Amino acid sequence: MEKIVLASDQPFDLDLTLCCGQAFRWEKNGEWWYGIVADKPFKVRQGDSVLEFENANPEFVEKYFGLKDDLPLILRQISKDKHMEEAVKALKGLRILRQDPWECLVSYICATYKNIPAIKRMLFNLSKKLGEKTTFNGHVFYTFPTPQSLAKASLQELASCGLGYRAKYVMETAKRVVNGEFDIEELKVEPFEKARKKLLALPGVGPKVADCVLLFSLEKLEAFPVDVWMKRIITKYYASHFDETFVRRVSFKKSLTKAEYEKLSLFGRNYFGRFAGYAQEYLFHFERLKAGKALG
DNA sequence: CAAGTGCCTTTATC
DNA sequence: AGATAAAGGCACT
Repeated sequence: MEKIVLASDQPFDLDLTLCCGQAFRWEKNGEWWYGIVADKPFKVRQGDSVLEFENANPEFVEKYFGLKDDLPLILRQISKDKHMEEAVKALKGLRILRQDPWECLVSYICATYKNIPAIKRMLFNLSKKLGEKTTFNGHVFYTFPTPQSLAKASLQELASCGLGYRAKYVMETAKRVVNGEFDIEELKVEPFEKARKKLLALPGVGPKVADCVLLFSLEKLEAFPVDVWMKRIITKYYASHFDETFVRRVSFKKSLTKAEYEKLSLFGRNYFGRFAGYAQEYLFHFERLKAGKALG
């Protein structure tokens, strides 16, 4: 077992970070969280100012849980108003993970128009069917399917995991990776807009999915995903930043046009600054907690 | 408990 | 450009 001593001036809350709906394949068993990242299963628990883990090296753990982010600085920068201050106060220690980009991309293609329990189920099914089985600590894990294994699968197999019409998007995206048309890793070193554009060219990837992938796996902390919750949050707490007709139109409709999406997302980036993604995650989870939707 | 609504949206079509 | 419909099927009420 190894451990990282958590600096007293750098808050971290493992439970919040893994429960807030950014990653879908973590399971808590007792005080240990079990997960598998980049084909390697490991477990983590948080003690008093210490993070303990087994089967992972400290550098990886530090990176994956965003412990290198200067959270006090970030929280100071995004605390632009009373509501945000409240969210920050309630959720201090929540950090943005650095997920595996491929898993993150497929996860969010699958996540469209689904709720979180259903997303978890789909990704579990997909991994069980097309990933590789490993065991650790008496627990069974499945690696996330590679682009090759997803490209080779049949649409029928993907659909049987519960993907529905998303199966063809996942399939086509996997094929573009396999044939070299698309390389997600290289997006890490590209600027936000350029990386975003390349993601948007993929089937099943709209602005919301692209922003999630940029934020949760590609180190673009300025990305500001806008889902139905964020749409409600912005029109509820930040209405004064838009004209009335826009707010009325947007809150009335269930889905957003591309232009409306960009307007809301751009507001987030401009208003909260270069760590807008953190603001988004705090607002999102805070609202869901208040609605009683994020307890499990 | 059943049936209706909603879901961390995208795409196709007009 | 903007509106509208359709798309698995599960989860929640």
